Amino acid sequence: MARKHAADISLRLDNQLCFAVYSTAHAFNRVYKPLLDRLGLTYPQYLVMLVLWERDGVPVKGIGERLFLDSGTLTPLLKRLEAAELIQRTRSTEDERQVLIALTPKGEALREKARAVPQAILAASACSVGELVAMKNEIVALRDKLNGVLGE
Amino acid sequence: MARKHAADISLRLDNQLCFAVYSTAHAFNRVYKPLLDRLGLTYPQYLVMLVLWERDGVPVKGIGERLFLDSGTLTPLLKRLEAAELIQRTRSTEDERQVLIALTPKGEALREKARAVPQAILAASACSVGELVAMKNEIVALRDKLNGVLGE
DNA sequence: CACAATTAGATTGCGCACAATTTAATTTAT
DNA sequence: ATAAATTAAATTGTGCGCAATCTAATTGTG
Repeated sequence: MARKHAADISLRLDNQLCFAVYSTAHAFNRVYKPLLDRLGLTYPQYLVMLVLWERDGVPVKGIGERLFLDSGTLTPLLKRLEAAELIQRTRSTEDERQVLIALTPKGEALREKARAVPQAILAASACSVGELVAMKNEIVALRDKLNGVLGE
Repeated sequence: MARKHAADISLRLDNQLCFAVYSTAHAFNRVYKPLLDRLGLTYPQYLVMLVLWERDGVPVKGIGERLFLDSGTLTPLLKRLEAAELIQRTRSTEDERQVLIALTPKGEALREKARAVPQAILAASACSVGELVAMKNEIVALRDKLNGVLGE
């Protein structure tokens, strides 16, 4: 009886943190959507652009390591960004296995428009910068612990 | 110059919290995967089962409100759970627009197997229960603020 | 040098997630 | 009581996210 009840609480508690993260990710996505629509980007596409705005000419693998995504996700996404003329995909001559991703002028220019996004998100979060940074650090620490478990 | 630099920091900062949440959700998913494979469930299916284990005979809408999901996501997911004989979908006689979701004996029984999941997750998180609860509360508060913005 | 192992990316298939639309049932306002 | 508005699910189409598999290039080893 007590055992069963305890197990139920445990099932719920477990649910809470992961579900909290999962549902917050979706909530974020919904807030981002109208902002990113103006840029013609999805959220994962926006992430790729952020990586490229920081450093250009990166191989697919490099982007994947930053974003925790593999080629199964990135290849079609990058093809869409290429079709939108925001990036260019070129085989590396140095190592022909690699495909290097470079920004086009259009992709570079989009950065200016993107500057409006963070401000809107900050406002929507209704938190101070300090709070957001603190929360970010906690969540990243949790993420790294979880990813650590996966590497055994 | 200073303006451009500040904007870059801002772009990065924005990236951080949302990306932290986004990437942590995926990290969680990867940790859950082998555990849920044993139950024959995906993570969203597991969430639906958690809702049903708490309360049975709920309409699709009710599940959607708990999980922030709509019928576009739930209808096919529930059909898969029905095909797996974990749930039963029946039109409500009271209100024929609604489809009520009830656990089958098999779905009810799966709850016992599911009890192993939370413990494994707790261990993988390498955090104390207190830390997890605190983080959960912060994240839920953020989620609710974000969702609040969406309702204007 | 040759051959096995590794690596980068592409491809296929499945299951979300969500916008937009459709259908049918119920509620409300007239 | 009937028409209009609302509501619940289902459906369609697009884009991730990831496992599994495949191809081609590179690296490591004997």
